[in-house]
Amino acid sequence: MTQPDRAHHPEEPVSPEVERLVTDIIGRVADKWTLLVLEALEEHGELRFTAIGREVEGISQKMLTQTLRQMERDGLVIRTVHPVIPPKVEYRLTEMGHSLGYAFCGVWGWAQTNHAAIVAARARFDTRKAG
Amino acid sequence: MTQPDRAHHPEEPVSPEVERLVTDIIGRVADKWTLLVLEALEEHGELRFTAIGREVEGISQKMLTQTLRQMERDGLVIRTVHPVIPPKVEYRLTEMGHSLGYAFCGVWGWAQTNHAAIVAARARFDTRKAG
DNA sequence: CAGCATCCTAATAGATACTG
DNA sequence: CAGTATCTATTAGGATGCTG
Repeated sequence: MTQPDRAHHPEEPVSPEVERLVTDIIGRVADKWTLLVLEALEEHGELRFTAIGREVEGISQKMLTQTLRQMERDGLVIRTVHPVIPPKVEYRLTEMGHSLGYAFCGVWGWAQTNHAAIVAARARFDTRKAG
Repeated sequence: MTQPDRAHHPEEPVSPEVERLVTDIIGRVADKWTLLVLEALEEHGELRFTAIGREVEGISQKMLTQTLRQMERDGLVIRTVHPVIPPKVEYRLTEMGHSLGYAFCGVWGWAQTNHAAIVAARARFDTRKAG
């Protein structure tokens, strides 16, 4: 593992436009539903529309469609339509989709190890404000 | 039945509640402005309110306040008020804040190496839909 | 300087109904 | 089954004005 004592930017400095693009991409991709869909596809390999909906608890069909469409547009998933009746559409991650899941390991691990501390910090903050 | 062969979850399986909490935390923390503020503080160490606003180009004062307040509540930043006139308030990352920046290295790197591919994928998707 | 309060608009998300 | 379309409720966010 690299230990950059500074900078979570291991690479060289980038132009402001790229910087903004990169930040926007992260903001888009770090969306709650995208994360959960990514996780489901990472775990099961290939899933149909309804199956993803079952895996991602609480997602509305609208958000599922929207999320999948966005991920497809960004090149994170492949959408395969089987021309049968009833329709069968399967989704799987692209290489880039998989690499995103891998890249998120760090953040996922961070949230898992720190969620209790965060909840505690929130409680402290709230009582400090209230009391 | 679930065996994450490549798992972006290095840790053991967690309860659904924790899973949801963790996902919510990521969604919160991966917010565009939070990321940029994190970056600014990571780079400069300690900054005043207005200085952060200058670093984070395009942020409104309302969103800056809101973002900093949220980060403070979550235990990511320390807010130090110097009782002088005019007021001087300084912000710096906590240990947990720093570790978040470090955890994001992977995602940041992913976005930097893949942003061109994403833009290309979007273009392909859009022309496929239009043409 | 570092904010809070207020108003207002635009983007989002959910629920529901319908279709090839 | 895998969506689309539509309506509504909530939220996010910007602009502006004021204050210790």
